[in-house]
Amino acid sequence: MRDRKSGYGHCPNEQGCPVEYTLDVIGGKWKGVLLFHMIRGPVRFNEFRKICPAITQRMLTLQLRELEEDGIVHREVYHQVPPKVEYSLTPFGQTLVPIILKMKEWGETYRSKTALAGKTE
Amino acid sequence: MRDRKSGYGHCPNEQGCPVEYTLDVIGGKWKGVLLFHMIRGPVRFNEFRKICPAITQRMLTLQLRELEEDGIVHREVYHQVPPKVEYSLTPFGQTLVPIILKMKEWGETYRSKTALAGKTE
DNA sequence: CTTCACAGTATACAAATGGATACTATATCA
DNA sequence: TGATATAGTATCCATTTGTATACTGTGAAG
Repeated sequence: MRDRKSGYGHCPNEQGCPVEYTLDVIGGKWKGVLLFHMIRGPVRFNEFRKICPAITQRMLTLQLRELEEDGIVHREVYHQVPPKVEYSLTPFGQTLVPIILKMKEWGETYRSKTALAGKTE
Repeated sequence: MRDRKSGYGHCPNEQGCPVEYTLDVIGGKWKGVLLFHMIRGPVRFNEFRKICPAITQRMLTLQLRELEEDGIVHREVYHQVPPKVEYSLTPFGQTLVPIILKMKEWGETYRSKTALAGKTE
């Protein structure tokens, strides 16, 4: 699984869709959110769980592993008991920060508006 | 289905995650790409199919419908034979353009690098 | 001896997504 | 009469993604 997912390779357009490529990296359901919280600095596994209770342990692990594979996050294991694992952005991951911040801005601006518009259903 | 998807409501944090909110709107597998192509102007159904052959007719319809529901795209039907339907960004959809362009920039910059690094597996 | 914290795995299952194929409508073309 | 083009639906099935729950290991606290 996770072979650069679907789209990218299929696009015969040599330019590909740069947007498609980007979404391939940060498009996972939770990745943007995880990256967002790592902007402030390293985050522990259970910290993520507190910040985003909606994400399950399994999904958290899977999404972090994918980000790690893609060189976006660094996983630092402290050999203690109880264990401690910190996730942080790699320098490569830092390059995504502008996108995440744009998303944050947009979300902040329009969340309230659509909430008022009752777009829940 | 499509009840503002998962996360957002679950987050007890009153601020919510603005990033999560944004991803809820543009996080669909193809949405970013579709939006990207609409920046240039209205796009017809089959034009999307040519630009992104990897997306199936069914998924294209579903994703466009969701974007329509969210007020991001406008669907203009021309009552002709053969039919003609054009999809374009609404003013609200236009507000997403900066995010999409950031994604485009990032994709253009880093696509080649990871391609060279052979990150396919 | 049991419980706790932490960071996970393992398993089973449900839901979303993707894919293949067939089908619809209708005016025009040959 | 039948094919063509467009923009879809409908159906079925496979794959992927997500959820829920239980379980693991370890050292310290009670």
